[in-house]
Amino acid sequence: MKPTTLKEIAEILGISITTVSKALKDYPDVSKKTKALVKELAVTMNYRPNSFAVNLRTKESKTIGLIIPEIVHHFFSSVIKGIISQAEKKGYLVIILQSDESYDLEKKQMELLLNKNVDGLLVSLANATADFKHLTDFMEQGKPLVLFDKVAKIVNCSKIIIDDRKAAETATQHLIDTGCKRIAHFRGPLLPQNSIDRFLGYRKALRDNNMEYDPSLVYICSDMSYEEGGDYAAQLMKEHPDVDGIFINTDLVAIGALTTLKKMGIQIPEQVSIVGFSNWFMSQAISPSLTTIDQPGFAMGQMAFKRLYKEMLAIKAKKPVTFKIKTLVTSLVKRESTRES
Amino acid sequence: MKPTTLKEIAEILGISITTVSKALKDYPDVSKKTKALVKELAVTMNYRPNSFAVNLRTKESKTIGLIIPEIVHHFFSSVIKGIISQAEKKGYLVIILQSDESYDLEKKQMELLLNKNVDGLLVSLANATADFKHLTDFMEQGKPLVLFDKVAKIVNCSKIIIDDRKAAETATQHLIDTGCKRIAHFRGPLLPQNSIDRFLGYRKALRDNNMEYDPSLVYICSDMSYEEGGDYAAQLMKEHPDVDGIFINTDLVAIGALTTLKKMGIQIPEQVSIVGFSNWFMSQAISPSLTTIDQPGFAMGQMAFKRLYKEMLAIKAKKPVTFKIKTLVTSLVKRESTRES
DNA sequence: GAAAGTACCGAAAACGTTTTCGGAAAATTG
DNA sequence: CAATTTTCCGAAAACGTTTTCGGTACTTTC
Repeated sequence: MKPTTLKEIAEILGISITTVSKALKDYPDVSKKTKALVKELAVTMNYRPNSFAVNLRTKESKTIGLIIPEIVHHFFSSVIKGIISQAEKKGYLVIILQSDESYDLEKKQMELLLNKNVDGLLVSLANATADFKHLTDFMEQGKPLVLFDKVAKIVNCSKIIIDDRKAAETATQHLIDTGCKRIAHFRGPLLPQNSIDRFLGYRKALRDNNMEYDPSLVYICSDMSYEEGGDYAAQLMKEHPDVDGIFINTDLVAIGALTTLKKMGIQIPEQVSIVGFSNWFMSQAISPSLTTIDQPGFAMGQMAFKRLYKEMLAIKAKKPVTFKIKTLVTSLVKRESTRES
Repeated sequence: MKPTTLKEIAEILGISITTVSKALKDYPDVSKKTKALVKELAVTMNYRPNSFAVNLRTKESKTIGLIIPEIVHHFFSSVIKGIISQAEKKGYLVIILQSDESYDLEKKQMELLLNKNVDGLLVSLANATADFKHLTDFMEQGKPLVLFDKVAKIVNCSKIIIDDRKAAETATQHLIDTGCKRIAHFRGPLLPQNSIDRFLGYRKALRDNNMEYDPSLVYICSDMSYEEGGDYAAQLMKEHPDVDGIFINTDLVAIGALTTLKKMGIQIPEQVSIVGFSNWFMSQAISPSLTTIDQPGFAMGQMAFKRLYKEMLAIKAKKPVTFKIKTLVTSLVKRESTRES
């Protein structure tokens, strides 16, 4: 019941704690004989180092924090999986907290993680986050921070992102290439960089093709829900019956829109084409299946940890850390919700 | 950069470390004056207790472990969210590890968590787990373990489950009530209790309605994937064209089957009715929408932590812990993949 | 056979906190 | 004013580990 300590092993063997500790860690100044003795007794007594004491001594927790806006989400759960798989390989464990898209919560969660003495932090920003002092504060503690997916350009740290603007441009261009003449956009909230970038990509594609950019065709989603997609789709058809294509910020909203349009008897993609964003699992199972942008969540999680790990090593070795911005490639996945080109 | 310690505060104020510590924790034997002084300096110096030292002293990590078979899964991510939300309220953080349905990995992850000195453990068993020594070993360390969703009847600990058997019976009965005469079942792997129970519920419903139980109508899924659902659906139609209803172990497989059947030109629910299990988000968005059993993941996560918390408190207070088995209610969600009754 | 080197071991400090216990000073009591 | 109580503070131990620094004892070298 009580865990074994170095002291107990030392007493049984009649040697010092120091020697036991060194034997277990294969120090060169311990004889093979005592090493063997110690190691054997350690396994029979089921010795495991007290992590609290090790942490205190080494000032490391071998733990990192992860803050994401929402756990129940295909993209983010893929990211989580990527992070955990990579972290485990390097002997790190991951503590996950959720910001619920709230700035205050995000700040509070960071405080918690700081108190827990995590060795590093991975964050995807909340939609509501417009102030970044909590991020710089964290870095001032001498601990690395890596932002991913929803990042702040202004914050000086490493980032793992996709080129949202270019991806959105590709998505919109695909609508244009398949014959759409009047294209609407359901965008995300105003603050987050990626919803801004996706909007900019949409607008750029229109302009590059000499198509009129009409602000009344842009609908701003607030909670990015399935229901919201349906509501805006209905509203759009009422206000702009001439629309024949929609580029939608995220698959969940797109599927809501698609479902509602189908119920309204609108032919997809013949009357209205739809392109989503993210390529959740669901978009291939829906009917018609959804053309979308593939966003590599698992790889993003892996990259984010790898980058954090490098910076943790650098800090430990007291070397200067350089910040890197890694952009992952996305791809257009053509399916049934858009026409053949 | 260097964090403030009690010692530093003590030296500046010219008092002892003891008094500083006690002042911050509002011990009654410290004067109001010194308390105020200490607290003020603590905030201006941005003092935060070194968690490593606190852990070592109190022998608590205020952290729990969570092991699940797969993170990228609607049900499990809901559970995670429920656990984290509840844990945070009580000041606990959660470390998540994944077993990938492998027994060896599950065991290894438990070892890791044990080494990290988590205060308690929440586990949903891997499909491959047939031996439970690692679970009892963990409990012998004097730390509480709560099993949820995929549990082992034989292990003596608290469990949060649903009545899989009854739910499956309800699902099958619904197929019968809506006129199905020959009902197939796509079951999960052989080992896990819940896939056994769902199978038993299916069989019981048939027997109670004097319908023949035909083992050749039961297909065993191994990886429970979307593709597997499609493959078995095609195979089923070839081998048993007379089947007019399928009860499927989980929504993902059900949606695979449903999609394939649709492509084969089979009318759902007119020719073949389908009932799934879990009620992921997706099942309402698909067309036809999927009749399924609602499995309350978020609530299950909350309950699991609450139970674990109670046992952690009991152990801390050196009181005897009693094990409880809590069964959450499920409900049949009728949608378009089954006929009107 | 003395000097130098090597192999092995342990004392002790340190990490930062919590908590027990005793004691000094001040306030209260009769 | 002596005796008692109350108020406030601090010394010290403890949690279990890691690592530096010396110090023996033994071996090698010329």
